[in-house]
Amino acid sequence: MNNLISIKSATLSEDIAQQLTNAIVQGHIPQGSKISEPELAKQYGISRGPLREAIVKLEGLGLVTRTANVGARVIQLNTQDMLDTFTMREALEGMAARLAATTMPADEINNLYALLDKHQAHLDANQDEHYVQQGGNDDFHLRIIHASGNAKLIRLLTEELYAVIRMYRRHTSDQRSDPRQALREHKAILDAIANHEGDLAELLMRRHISRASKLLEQAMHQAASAASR
Amino acid sequence: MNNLISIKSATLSEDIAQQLTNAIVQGHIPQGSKISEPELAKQYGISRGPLREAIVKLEGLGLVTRTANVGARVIQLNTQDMLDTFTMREALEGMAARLAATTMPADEINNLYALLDKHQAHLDANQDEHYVQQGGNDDFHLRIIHASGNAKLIRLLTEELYAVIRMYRRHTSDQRSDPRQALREHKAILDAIANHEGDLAELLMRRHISRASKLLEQAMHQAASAASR
DNA sequence: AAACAACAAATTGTCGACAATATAACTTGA
DNA sequence: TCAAGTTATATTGTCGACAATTTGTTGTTT
Repeated sequence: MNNLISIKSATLSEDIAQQLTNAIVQGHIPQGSKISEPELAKQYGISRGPLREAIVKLEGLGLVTRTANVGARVIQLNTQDMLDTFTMREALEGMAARLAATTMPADEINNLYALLDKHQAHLDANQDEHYVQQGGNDDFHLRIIHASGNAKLIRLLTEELYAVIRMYRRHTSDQRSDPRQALREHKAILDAIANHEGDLAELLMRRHISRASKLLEQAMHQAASAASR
Repeated sequence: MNNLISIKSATLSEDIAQQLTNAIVQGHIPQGSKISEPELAKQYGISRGPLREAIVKLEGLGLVTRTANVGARVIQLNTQDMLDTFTMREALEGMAARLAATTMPADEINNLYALLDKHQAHLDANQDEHYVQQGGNDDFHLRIIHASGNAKLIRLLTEELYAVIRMYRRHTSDQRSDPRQALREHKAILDAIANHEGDLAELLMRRHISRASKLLEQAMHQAASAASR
């Protein structure tokens, strides 16, 4: 049962790693569930060799935990890990914003202003709030990260951390978040970057992420208490 | 040729990953060199299966880069990557120091003061400067990281980043560094933590790492110009 | 009935062999 | 002599099978 369109890639191992990542982030493989090598190998129609390499990769991404001679399990989302992850994100994206304040070229700044204007228009028309919340939000953050010019930082944030972050956001329908407030904060951050105020950009980015983290925490607690009722 | 004492571990793959990490960090496998799977498998007396899993793990640690159908190469140290890495470290350890300022228990603070006193004594006796520089330095930093209480941060810094950091320090004999100055800075950081001044602790830790980074940069430039002469 | 021991089944870890791809060596033509 | 094309070699990617370990089951004993 090849349940996902197979993205052509150089090697089977990469393909599977990508597909497994998506499957986990989107919840097709539920959190806390065991990864059965024979079962998955049969599902994807491959042997266990490349599958195991993919699982090792996922372990590096922090999406699964492995125990010798026992196997791999999808991570179990919980509030503490979320807070820990977002604290790291705060430090790293704060630094990215600081760097971007000195390295982001003028035209890219204008592009980002245009992006925020588009978000504003979407919100004013009261259409597609969800778009601004999800894709738009990521877009803004990713482009600041890339503007940092720090290759290591870019790789860590976009390739390693963001899988888990997206997982947390997807699994907690954060209806609490106020897109208009987020947009205001984005604008303030961009202003600081445009003015080359690194200190301020870092401070604002940290606050912005910290606030998102607190909202997520509330949502998770609410979900947890609802589940236990 | 089993050239390293084999550390007993649950799985061959883990063993090999550990041994390869050491071999790379200590330069037994030179930077930029190609990783030949058949050759290494023969050297360690294992098959290519677990070896490949180990290599995938090393790729996650950023110690090797892999290209499909071509193979793995040990990373090539260069100034830009070093600066990028230390910038990340600055952000992350700065955050760790901030967190430690509110979470580190009193007795652990005392332990760290005792550690610094020991370093001071070593320096005053003019003996074993090297010890203070290498092992002692890491000790201090690692214990602050652990005191942060942030499991994700601890894992990232100690298991992923520090391999590369140690590699940079080892390959550039940083005789420039002034152990006494470093010790003063350590003391100031610890004072801030003891006083629960998170802002200050973060600021000082950042400066401390930034300074180390600049010294390393000078050492690398000097080494580079000496090599081209 | 509960706890423990012995056994059975299934899963993970490891291996050697084959297929696919890339690199090196060689040949041919201008 | 050099360039391009072709063959040969070596290395990586993948597979199926076996060994080692864990987990689940059954049976026995107190």
